[in-house]
Amino acid sequence: MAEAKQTYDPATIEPKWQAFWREHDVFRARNPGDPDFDPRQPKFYALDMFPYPSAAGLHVGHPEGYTATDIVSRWKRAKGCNVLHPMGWDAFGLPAEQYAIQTNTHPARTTAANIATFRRQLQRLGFSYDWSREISTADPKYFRWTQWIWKRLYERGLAYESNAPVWWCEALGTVLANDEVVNGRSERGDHACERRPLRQWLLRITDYAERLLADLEPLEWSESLKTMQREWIGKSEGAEIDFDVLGHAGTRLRAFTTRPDTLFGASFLVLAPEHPLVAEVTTAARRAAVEAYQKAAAAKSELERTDLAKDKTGVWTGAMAHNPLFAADDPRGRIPVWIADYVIVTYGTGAIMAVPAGDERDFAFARKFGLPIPAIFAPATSDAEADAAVARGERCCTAEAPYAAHCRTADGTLALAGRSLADAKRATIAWLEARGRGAAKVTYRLRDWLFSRQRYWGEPFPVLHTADGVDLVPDDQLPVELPVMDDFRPGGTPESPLVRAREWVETLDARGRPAQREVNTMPGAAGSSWYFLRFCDPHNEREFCSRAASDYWLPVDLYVGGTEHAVGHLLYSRFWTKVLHDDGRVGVVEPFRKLYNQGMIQAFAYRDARGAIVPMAAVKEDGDTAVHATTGEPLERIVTKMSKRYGNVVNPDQVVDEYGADTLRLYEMYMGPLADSKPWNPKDVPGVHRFLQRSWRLAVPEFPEHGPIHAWLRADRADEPALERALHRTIHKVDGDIERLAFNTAIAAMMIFVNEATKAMERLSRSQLLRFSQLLQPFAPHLAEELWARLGGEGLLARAPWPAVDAKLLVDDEVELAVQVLGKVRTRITVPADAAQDVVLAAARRAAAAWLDGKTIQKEIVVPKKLVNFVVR
RNA sequence: GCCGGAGUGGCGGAAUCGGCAGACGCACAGGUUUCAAAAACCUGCGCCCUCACGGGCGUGCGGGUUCAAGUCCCGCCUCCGGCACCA
Repeated sequence: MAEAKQTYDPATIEPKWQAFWREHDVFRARNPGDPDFDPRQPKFYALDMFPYPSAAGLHVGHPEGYTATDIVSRWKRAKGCNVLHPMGWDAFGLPAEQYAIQTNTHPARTTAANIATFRRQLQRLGFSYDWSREISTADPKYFRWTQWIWKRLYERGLAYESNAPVWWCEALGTVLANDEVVNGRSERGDHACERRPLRQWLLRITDYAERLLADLEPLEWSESLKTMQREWIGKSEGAEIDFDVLGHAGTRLRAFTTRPDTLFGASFLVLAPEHPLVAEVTTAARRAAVEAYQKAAAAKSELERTDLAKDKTGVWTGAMAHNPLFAADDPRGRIPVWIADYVIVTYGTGAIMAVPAGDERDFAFARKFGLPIPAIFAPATSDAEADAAVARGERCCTAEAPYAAHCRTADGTLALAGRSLADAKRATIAWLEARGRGAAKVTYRLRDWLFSRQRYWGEPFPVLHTADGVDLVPDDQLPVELPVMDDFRPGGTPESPLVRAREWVETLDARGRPAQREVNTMPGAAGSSWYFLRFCDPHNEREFCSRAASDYWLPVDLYVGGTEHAVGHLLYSRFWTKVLHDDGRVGVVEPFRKLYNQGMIQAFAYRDARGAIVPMAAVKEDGDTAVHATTGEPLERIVTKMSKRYGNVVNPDQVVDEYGADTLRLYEMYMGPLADSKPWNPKDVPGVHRFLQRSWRLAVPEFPEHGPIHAWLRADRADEPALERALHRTIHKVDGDIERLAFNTAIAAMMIFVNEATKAMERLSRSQLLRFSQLLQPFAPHLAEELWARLGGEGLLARAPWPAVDAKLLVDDEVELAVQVLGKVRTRITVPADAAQDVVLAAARRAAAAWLDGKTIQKEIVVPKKLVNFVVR
């Protein structure tokens, strides 16, 4: 044994090609105006949801979407596109700050270290990112423009200050985010928390609700995602109706309803406990009860008020109101005014007209408190018993139903009997409008975006507070950088730790007068709401992104990421894009043309008889079964998410160390459809690795003395026809599969080709292997590049065009058909591909004679190139 | 409760427009090679009956449409995701 074998060794070839690509600037995207820009090329913008660089490093979930976009990017380049495929860091945020508090290190330092780890890990995977466009949201050169965009929002009247409630935890001395509070107690330490109003910045995203809804329609997003956004925006059409409060001349309560047609059945009003008119209308006798109820409601979170509190609660204010449909002296028109926490102050007008006969919630409330349930429907369905109950006011009816005869005003100007639901709504609104008692109204569930945090590690607002009010920092003085602090712990008040940076806070305005800097910082979603724009023009020091660059690159052609951003990030980015469009700074109104959600990569875990998950360290696996390592108890295998606690987290670095980046990429794509959640199975990884080894061996001899490639590949030879057909079929299949993001089946097709080629290895030509390398390149770029180089391919494979398909080679001369009798496959025939129908039938009859014997053929069905079916009796 | 998505061999999955269910990979079994092992290569592999030939059953469950259903329709069950007193 003299020399080492030339086996497939990713540890050697992967770093080699990564360095080569970097040194030759292979993946640099050209902007219009750049020296090598080619205007004839179509553009393609492939974007990943950029990661938050956590201390834990890259997770195998990250490279799933990243590999998908990388495959598409490399394929689009091969197809002649100018591809923008960038990567960056969503670097501001709470975890870095928490970590900083625990370890007493500055978040800027930990963030920089985490970014370095993420970058190193990503670069090991051979992604074709244009690293010259790398950005970080925490970089002053970046957040300068986040602040600048915020100023445009402010100037357009879309940013405002308001007192909004925040979670304050006395014991921890800090403000907490919604997801840090569970049932009114802090997640950390389980301390009591309360809602406190605090001055906050908000963005008027509600002004864009209708456009955010309407512009969703043409986007290539999954229906489920569009539905989630639609429901989040929550458009409802209805009416606002004014009710006079008896004994309070001039005070009217305005209620929003989607069912103005049920106004005849309104038997009480309900205000949210926080409604501003509660104090005014409450009578002296009821004041104590009302205030006690308000206090109790304030202590509850919104979750408790909705999810947990199914049982209706409420108190009467002592006030009476008047239903405008009835005459002043009609007792039916006198209705009590209650407060109850099932009415939410931030939705609609914070007040409802309660119609127990037509609304389940109002019905339950009326039943509980003995309030009247005036019947308004006379239904006639197949369920006579239910109909009678509705007519008696003993049952609630939310479906469309005929109106009772008494649904009419005394003067007959409004009568609903005989009208459809839509018609009755229209008629009621028209009647109210004519009398100045109400109007049609559209309401959205979407609320304004709470756009400030009482935290250190975020973008400072470019805002000064002076004696005259809010003053903006001039554009030429941006960015407003964070002060250097060595203690950013919460300070025992709900305010941001920035208040302690006295020298930073106390400053002068443009005219030299004393001013205080805004101490709130922007939320994590600020920087991520426009990063796709900065990628188009990342080094521009005069603009956030030149109009020429965004006009060229936008919209993003393919955006891949997890569903967790279905409403937040995607809605905010759409909003900012529209605002920048309205400001004339961006051409498009929608940033992401096609969006695809990858599934979650899960892992196996083992559960004992009690259902508790046993950490992997205590599990002994043996083939198909597993037992507890110490007790020997048999365990059940389940699929769940990866978690440190279960010890089932897969580290991509380890996979790369053992098998190489190409194997990791390939396995992640081979596991199953991109959109599905699927478990990581370590036993399956060697399968795709073997495929890469087999591909390698098609070109490279085992022993170096036989040269860098097999002898038969060095001579120019004609392509073997069967292999040539197989190759063309594979190219065609892989091409179509990448287009529809079906990477798992594309890989299967390449495996089939390699299996066939292995069996006829010495008949394979150099040209065929070169073209196979081109196919493999998007998936396993390092191996493919190495094969290409060894085979003497021209230039770099990363820049080579996609191989051509000859349509003539996709069709076979002969085809095999299934022959069915009564739908069951009985036998098969082989016929020329272009055989006439009667020839096929004759052959099929002959082949199926045994099953047709003694039967009468009633029908013969021929599906060309598929099957023949005889229907017999 | 409402709205999505899914359910296919021992496992991950394939079947793109109603046309041969189980491609491809894993696991498993047998074989070749080897002093041996690993690796590699070859063969088999849905379930049941059968020495075999062959046959029956089979895509969560129950019905239906069709020459033909994993795919379409109706009614259920289970799992996953989202929303949840939004008037």
